[in-house]
Amino acid sequence: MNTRMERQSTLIRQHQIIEAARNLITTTGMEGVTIDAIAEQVGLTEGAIYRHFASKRQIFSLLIDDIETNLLNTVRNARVEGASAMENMERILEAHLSDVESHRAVSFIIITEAVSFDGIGLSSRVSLMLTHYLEFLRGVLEEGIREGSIRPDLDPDAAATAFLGMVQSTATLWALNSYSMTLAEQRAQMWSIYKRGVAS
Amino acid sequence: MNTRMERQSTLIRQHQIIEAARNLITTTGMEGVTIDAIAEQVGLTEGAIYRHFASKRQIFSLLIDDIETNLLNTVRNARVEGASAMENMERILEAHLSDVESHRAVSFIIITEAVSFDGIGLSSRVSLMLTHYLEFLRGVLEEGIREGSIRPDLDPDAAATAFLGMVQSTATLWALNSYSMTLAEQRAQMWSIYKRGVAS
DNA sequence: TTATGATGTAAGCGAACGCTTACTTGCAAC
DNA sequence: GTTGCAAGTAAGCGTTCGCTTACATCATAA
Repeated sequence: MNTRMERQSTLIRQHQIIEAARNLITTTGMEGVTIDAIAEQVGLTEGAIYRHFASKRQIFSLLIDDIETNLLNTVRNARVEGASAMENMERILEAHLSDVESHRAVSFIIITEAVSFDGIGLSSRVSLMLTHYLEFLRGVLEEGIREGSIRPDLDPDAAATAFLGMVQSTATLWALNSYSMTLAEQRAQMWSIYKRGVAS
Repeated sequence: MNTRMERQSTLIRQHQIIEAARNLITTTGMEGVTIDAIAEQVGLTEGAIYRHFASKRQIFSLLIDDIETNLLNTVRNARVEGASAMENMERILEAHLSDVESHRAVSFIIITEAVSFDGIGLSSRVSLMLTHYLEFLRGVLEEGIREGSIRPDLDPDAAATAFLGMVQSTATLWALNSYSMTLAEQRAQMWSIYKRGVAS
């Protein structure tokens, strides 16, 4: 990548490496994420990668940390104090789908499913990330029930899962369509369904 | 598997092989589906597998055919002539989730792995399966619009995608929870949300 | 200046995997 | 009963991949 070879600290390299992994996931799929491919994208050799990470699994682990932080920040920032819970849910949907569309959360969806079945212990880590995400959604929904904008007989658990499902299926179809369509209109239509489903 | 070795026809072996593949996906994840593992489960050696399939990809191809046939049959049978579209949608949700529960979500693992792993033509094949499924849902929803039980301003595309998402997220969380919970109650809560979302 | 630790390379090890090859065994038609 | 083909095995080929090793080089602090 750089014409001139420059030595960098582990901190910087670690960041470059997980960024390369994230990029590779969206461009070539999970299959294409090899140490060699990562090294090439960063502009190093395989061996150098192991100066900064002990294993491939550790790379994914840090990537998931990064994805979780990014995702939770995104949706938390979308929630504003003064707004109603319903307004907040709509903002969250928009923020999350924008995140998906900007390719930053594509790895969220992909890792959520792909990594969770790949044998090693990453599945519990991914499960934890989803738990945090669903907990956050539940908090917003419960606030809506208290303030009256959401129907009191709603099951917040199911509503949070359904919300996740909307994002998930949209992202899945979008990925299978080679990221060609725009998610904005789909989002509006989705929201009109979800809104009626949970509003009081 | 069998104590005595018996020669079997290709037709029978093909069926045993995709059954072994399906089984391996649920127990070990996509990563664990190797020709060797399949052969062992059928009670053969690796070489024998290639008497009945030309490639691993062909095995998955036939498995997806089987999954699609099974899924479409399931949801089509859930739709009854006399019932309203809303009743039919509820039946379809129940049928699909029962299918997920009995097959331990194999189809969705395939879908998400196709998105992320692929390599070769698997992704377009899976995309086609989803298209057929969504087309079917759209048909039911449009019938509901015509008969008046579903609101006329509903976007059938978005509604079908949202429906898929409900099943998808439920299956994902269920798999991450090691298939421990029962999907019946979750289904009822989900339906009450979706029903309000699409009903007129 | 020098020595020391962190960063880098080149080469290759060992295991796994998809698939092939050379050969054997059983079944069934003539 | 022989012949011919389908179904099976054992062995291994070629590649890929995660990771290690032996060695080089730069940065900096004593």
